[in-house]
Formats: sequence, C-alpha cells, structure tokens
Amino acid sequence: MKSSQTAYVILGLLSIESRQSGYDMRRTIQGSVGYFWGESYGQIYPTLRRLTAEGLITPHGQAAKGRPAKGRGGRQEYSLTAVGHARLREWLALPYRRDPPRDEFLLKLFFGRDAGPEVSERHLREFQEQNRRLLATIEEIGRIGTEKNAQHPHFRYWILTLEYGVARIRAALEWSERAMEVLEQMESEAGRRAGKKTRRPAKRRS
Amino acid sequence: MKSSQTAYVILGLLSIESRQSGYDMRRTIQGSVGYFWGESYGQIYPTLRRLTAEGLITPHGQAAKGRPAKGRGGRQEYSLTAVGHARLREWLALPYRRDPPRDEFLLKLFFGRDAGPEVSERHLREFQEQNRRLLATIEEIGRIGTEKNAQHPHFRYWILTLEYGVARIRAALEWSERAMEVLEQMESEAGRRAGKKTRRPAKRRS
DNA sequence: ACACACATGTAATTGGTTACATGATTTC
DNA sequence: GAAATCATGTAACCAATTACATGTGTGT
Repeated sequence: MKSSQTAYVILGLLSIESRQSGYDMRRTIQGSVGYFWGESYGQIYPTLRRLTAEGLITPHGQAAKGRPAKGRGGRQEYSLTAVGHARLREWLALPYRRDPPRDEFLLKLFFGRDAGPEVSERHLREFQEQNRRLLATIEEIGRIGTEKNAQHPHFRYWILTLEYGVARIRAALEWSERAMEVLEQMESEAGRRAGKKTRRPAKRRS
Repeated sequence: MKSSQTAYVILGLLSIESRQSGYDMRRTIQGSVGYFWGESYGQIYPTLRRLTAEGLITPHGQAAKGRPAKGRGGRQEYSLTAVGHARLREWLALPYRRDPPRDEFLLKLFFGRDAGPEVSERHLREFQEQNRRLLATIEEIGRIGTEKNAQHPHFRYWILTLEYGVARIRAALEWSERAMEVLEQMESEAGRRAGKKTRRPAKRRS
C-alpha cells in the first residue's frame, strides 16, 4: 500500500525503459539521477519483490520461480504493469515531500569556531573539490544524455533537473570562494595575535 | 562510543550556551540551523540520557533522579563536561560525511513527463513558494542574529552558513524562473497539438 | 474555564546502509 | 587461472520520524 520512495524510483525507471534488472537500475540511477538520489541493493531487491507481489511490476522470462539463480545468467528483468504505471502517475501528481534537511558540512562549519579556522578551511576545501567533481560529473551526464537522448520525450525534463544541479553547484562554489577568504582572514588574525613564531591559536596541545 | 549526529548537535549547542534543556535545544535548532538541520524529541531525549551516561554532559540541579518529573517545573538542564567538549572538538576535526542525497522534488521533475507539464508546474510553483519562505526565514534569522550576537565569537561562522543558505536559495529561485518558462512553453505546445477546445493533453480521464 | 506554551518522554514503525555470502562469465 | 564485472540476495544494525501519553504553569 504505502510505498517507499524507492518503489517509485523503480516504477519511474521502468516507465522510461522496460526490461531492467535490479542491477541495471542501480547503475542507471547512478548515471542519471545520481547527484540527487541514491539507492542501495539492500533496498532495491526487497522492493522489487514487494512490487512484484503487489502486481505493479512483472518479472520477465521463467519468472523467478525456484531458487534465486545467481551469477551472470541469474539476471532477472522487470517491466511495468498497467497498474504500476497508473500508480506512478498517481504518485507524480501528489505533492512532493521535502525530506528533513541534514547537512553535516554546514553543521561542522556552524560549530566551527571551537576547532579553529584551519579545521573549517580543510572542510571547505574538501567541499570545493567535491563540488567540482560533481559539476564535472553532471556536465558529463548532460553531454552523453544530449548526444543519445535528445529525441527522447523525457529529455526536456531531464535537462531541467540537470540545470538545477549545475545552478546549485555553481552557487556553492561561488560562495565557497568568499567563505575561504573569510577563513583565511581569520587565520591571519589568529596568527598575528599569537605572535610571530606560530600562527596557531594557543589552544593546541600535542 | 560511536555517536549519532544528533549527539554532536547537542554537544555543539551546549558548547555555545550552557544550561539548556531538551526542549530548549529543539527550539534553538529550529531558530538557528533549522534550514539545514532538524531534530525531533524522539531523538533528542534518548540521546540526552545516553550522553549523560557516557559522561559527556551533566544534568543540573537535583539531577534527574527518581521519576521523570513532568510539567513546566520538570525542566532538566544540561551542560557540557570537559570530556564532552573534547569529544566535540574531535568530531569537528573529522572529515564530514556527506549523506546520500534525496530530493523528491527533483525526482518527480525527472519523471515528470509521464504526468504532463501541468503537474510539474504545480510542483515547481510550490517549490518557489517554499524557497521564498525559506529565504525570508533565513534573512530573519540573520537579522536577529546580527542584532544580538555580533560580538559573539561564533558569529562569523554563523553568517558563513547563513550566506550559503541564501546563495543556494537564490540559485534555486533563479533556476525556477527559467524552468517555469520551459514548462509553460511545453504546455502551450501540448495545447496547440490538442486543438483549440482544450489545452490539456488527451490523456486525462474523469 | 480554557487554551496555549512549556516540558518530558516512550513505542511502533520505517527507511535505509553496510557488510556479508554466493557464484557465473568475461577479459587479460 | 586470476581479476574484474555481472548479478542477486540476506542479516544486522541504526537513525530517525510519528504518534501517543502525560502533565504544569501562564495569560486571557
């Protein structure tokens, strides 16, 4: 009845392309919505079963009877049923729920003064690198997607989400430049206060 | 030993201001880091106990012996211990972990074509309103914070996080303007294809 | 008298990650 | 024949939300 978000990702993916296995889905997710959504196998496989039991998707081929059938041949593909498709559309029309925000980077920055500016600076640098990598990834996704899917009816929705990702990351990077200056400023102040020998605030012990 | 993030929020809050109760903390969180962090009572109170047991915080006053002591007088305040403070600093120095991203708004937009542009437009409009409200909130937090805390040693870290929030939201709003145009464009195309009588794509039933 | 804000907590449930286990097939 | 990749799954754990339960003091 009340399906998790994972279920809808699966339905959505199958609505775009039939005959995907759990393994496929995970890879598709990483290569398309990866920058704003993630799923683990531990979540995908059980959900696949549940959706099958509920009749929202159907397995293909000999249909999963008997043992799990491991190994490369053990591949089990699924497709959407009409019911599943209807269910997806229902869900799409429902207001999205915004999940409680949790950003540990910001949390550490917020409490950062206790650790001294060098620590925050380190986190910030990591943040920048991460965002640059992410930007590269998104742009790559966009490039590949445009090459081979420009005709696809979903295409325009896809670029919308991509563009949002790009906008968000660019904003983060711009902010991070300014933030870095602030932190460097604070460090040099701390250094001056501490005298010439060390630029560390006195606190440090071994 | 391995403490949840909630534990560190508590330690952090107490490092800034002592003698807070669980109730206080929740309100403080909402009024300061609320736009990037949330906590529920169901998480705070158990954690408070655990942290007390581990000696990272101490209860004040008659110290929590006997019954829970409900009602307005039942207020139990806590402060950081030296160990707790050390632990906070340790955690601050550790690399932040980035939690798996999950944005249902983007997910629905990504799969949006199945529901037609009107649906996505509705979500987008909600998204805009939400972000405008959030922007107002953050700016309010910033205003109040600047008025009464400009001297506070943590102040510069706080504005950094606030500014990030503002930057992120502004980017979201700018993007949303462009996105709205795209969706409207799609709608008018769909309307044209469907003839003069209705501007809805044929799909609709009921 | 009533509503509201203060104040603390528990139980049930969910949603999810991580680590593990297994094994086939391709490629080098 | 070793390593990488394809492929499926389970068990243990954990973090967190939600809904509930309880009760006091203050302001109108």
